[in-house]
Amino acid sequence: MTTKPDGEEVIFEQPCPIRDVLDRIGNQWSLLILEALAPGTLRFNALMREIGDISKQMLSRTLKQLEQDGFITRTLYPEVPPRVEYTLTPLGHSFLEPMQRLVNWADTHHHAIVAARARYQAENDQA
Amino acid sequence: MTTKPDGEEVIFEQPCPIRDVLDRIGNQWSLLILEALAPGTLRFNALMREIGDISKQMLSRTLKQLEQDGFITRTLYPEVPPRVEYTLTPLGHSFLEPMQRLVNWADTHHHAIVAARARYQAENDQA
DNA sequence: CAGGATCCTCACAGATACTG
DNA sequence: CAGTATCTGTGAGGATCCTG
Repeated sequence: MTTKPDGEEVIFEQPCPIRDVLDRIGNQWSLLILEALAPGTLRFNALMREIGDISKQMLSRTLKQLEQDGFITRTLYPEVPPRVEYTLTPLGHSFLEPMQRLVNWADTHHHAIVAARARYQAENDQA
Repeated sequence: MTTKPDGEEVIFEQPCPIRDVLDRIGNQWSLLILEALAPGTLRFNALMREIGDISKQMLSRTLKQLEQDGFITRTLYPEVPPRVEYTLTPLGHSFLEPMQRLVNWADTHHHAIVAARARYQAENDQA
């Protein structure tokens, strides 16, 4: 997907913005980070505690991605010990709105999904 | 994550509905399938053509997942050659609404993300 | 036509250890 | 405190072949 058969580099790999965006923010870590930052600025370790079961590396990587994509800003205070604060950008905030709708949907319909799974299971158990 | 240290089975693995839901529908294939089915019923190969670059296996797997979770229904017509139709359930339809918001957001802000990436790149190239 | 079974691989994510 | 470097496994996903 990154190179054509003839080896020529492909510049525009994302003809579809939806895929592009989903590739970045489609994973739970990105979402959870953005949610964690919704109330306000947080430091690195504070984020770790907030999310709970994310490794330092994944947090670091995902934060960098989010920064690259313009969802958050990273502010380094050159103190000792160092302090780094992460904040949502306007873009990040604007993303939260449609995201919140999805989260609400998930909350509302979660039971229906669980029920559907149980039903499916039951139907296939009596085989 | 599937078993506790002592080997006891963990029944409730998803204390957080958001994670649970996102795990299922967070991948691009699920989304693209749901989008493809939004206008109406489609058959297996029609779905393949619609989505474009999905393998039979992934399509098959993802469809089964979506069926299990109650997003779509699978209808087999016992003909020769066989015909299978996939349709959104009410649950699947209801999901499309918040999803559409997200897609719209992606469309609207895609350029901003691309710009942010370019800016980030530029800043780090002059190192 | 609509998939199941099988094999493969490579990119993502975890753990650990080191650094400014 | 806030990361990076390295190493390793795990499993998502592709390719191919086979079947009802």
